[in-house]
Amino acid sequence: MTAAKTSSRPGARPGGRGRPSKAKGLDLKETILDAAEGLFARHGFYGVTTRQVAAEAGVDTALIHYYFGAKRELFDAVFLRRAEILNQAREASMDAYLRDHGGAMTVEGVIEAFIDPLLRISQDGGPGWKSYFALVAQVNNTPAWGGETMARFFDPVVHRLVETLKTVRPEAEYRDLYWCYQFLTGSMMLALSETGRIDSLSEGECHSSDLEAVRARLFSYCAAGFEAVIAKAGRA
Amino acid sequence: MTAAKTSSRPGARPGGRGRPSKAKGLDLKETILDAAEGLFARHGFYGVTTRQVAAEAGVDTALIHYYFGAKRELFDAVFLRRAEILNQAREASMDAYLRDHGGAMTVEGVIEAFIDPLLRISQDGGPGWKSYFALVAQVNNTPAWGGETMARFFDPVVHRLVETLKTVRPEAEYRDLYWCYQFLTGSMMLALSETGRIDSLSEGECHSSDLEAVRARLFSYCAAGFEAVIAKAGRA
DNA sequence: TCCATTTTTCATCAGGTGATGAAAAATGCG
DNA sequence: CGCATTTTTCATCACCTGATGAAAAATGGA
Repeated sequence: MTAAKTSSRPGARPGGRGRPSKAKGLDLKETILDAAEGLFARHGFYGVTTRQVAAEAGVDTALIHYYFGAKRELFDAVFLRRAEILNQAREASMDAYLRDHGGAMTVEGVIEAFIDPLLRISQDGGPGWKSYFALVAQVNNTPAWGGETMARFFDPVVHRLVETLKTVRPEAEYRDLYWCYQFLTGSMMLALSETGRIDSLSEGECHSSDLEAVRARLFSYCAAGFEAVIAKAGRA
Repeated sequence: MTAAKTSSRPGARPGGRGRPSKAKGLDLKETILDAAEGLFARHGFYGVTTRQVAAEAGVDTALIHYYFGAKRELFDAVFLRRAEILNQAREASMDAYLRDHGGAMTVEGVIEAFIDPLLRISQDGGPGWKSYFALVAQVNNTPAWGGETMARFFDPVVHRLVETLKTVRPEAEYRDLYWCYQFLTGSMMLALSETGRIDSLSEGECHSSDLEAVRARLFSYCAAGFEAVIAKAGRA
């Protein structure tokens, strides 16, 4: 018989049940969120079961419902946790750009201020962020309920981007700016989600994880795209 | 009692079981594929049950397994059905461009020859194609098994695009071309999947379904992006 | 120490999942 | 018609799903 058991009931775990300190309760919540984040990012909302999340977190299934309620609420908690941080980082980045280059703004500068915080966070923010971006990319491509979710969390900062660009290029039509943003966000999300597709496609020449390579190209790529579309509309 | 019943067994349907003509068998297979395509596009592979597909197609659940086997095989059949058509259309488009403008190719021309067939098919090919593109966009963002699926079906034509662009701009590095393709495909897939996000974001100014608006902007946007990245690499 | 509070575990529910085998019905060929 | 073949239906299996309520265990303040 196992000596570590604290109870005589068969099947009782030595790890112990009971009330941990408040700090450990928070850690456990975070552990569950981390596990859920990774699994949801890989397999999507419907591709993951609460039991898988519990197993990955090393926790009883019922504990997930105790802390988060229904499965969908758990997903929202995962999504929400980092969305706030993301928005703050972006707003701060655009604040800084306006402060430092408000007198001589360029399209590329504004776009860099909009995208770079995400690249930086993905590189330096810790491992959970890679999963999170893959998750957001997936939500972004979920027709059924992805659009409203994205809009609810990210519309404000996007509107700020468009308005700032309108300031830099007053002759540009909003139509063109919105379409160009659509193109930009498709490129950006695919780059951030690091699907590994470019690795096999380029036969080892490029790597999804090489966000420095993205940084060296994406800003000028998008900026040139914006300028071309605006110029073409002005000519027509 | 219902007079239409052809059998005395309780619960037997008047619609009739039995062996239809071979033509009807094919039609039924297509009906199932159509239903599966729409549902998978909306909710993803795990978000759809075989029973839902059967109900949508107006067919018994067991019939799906009779025709397609396991659920994943049904998904592959959905994916495969139009992938072939897509690749042929793209190859033909690039053949035509090479034939007509082989002497004076431009980056924008090559890109247009690569993207335009998809836009055209989505507009004129029938309603199933919209679902299909949403499906492909979703697979493209599925880390677990999306990459290999995309590679298996679409790598050849992408390599042809890259090689053709290398011919047009011999000074360009492959690295840059692959990264730019990554950006291009992110924009293109998001536009083709018509998520409706731009509709609410632009407050009615733009519409996802307006592929003519995409056509008017995406080619020059991407071409300018490629040129900018190539030029920047050449300068560095 | 003792007890109210909080956390964790256990057992279980009602319903849904993909899948299968056998029976039934429709078909076309001879 | 009679019959082999194919398609469609039915009934069901073994298992998994999200979720819940009650019991058990750990905790901290009195």
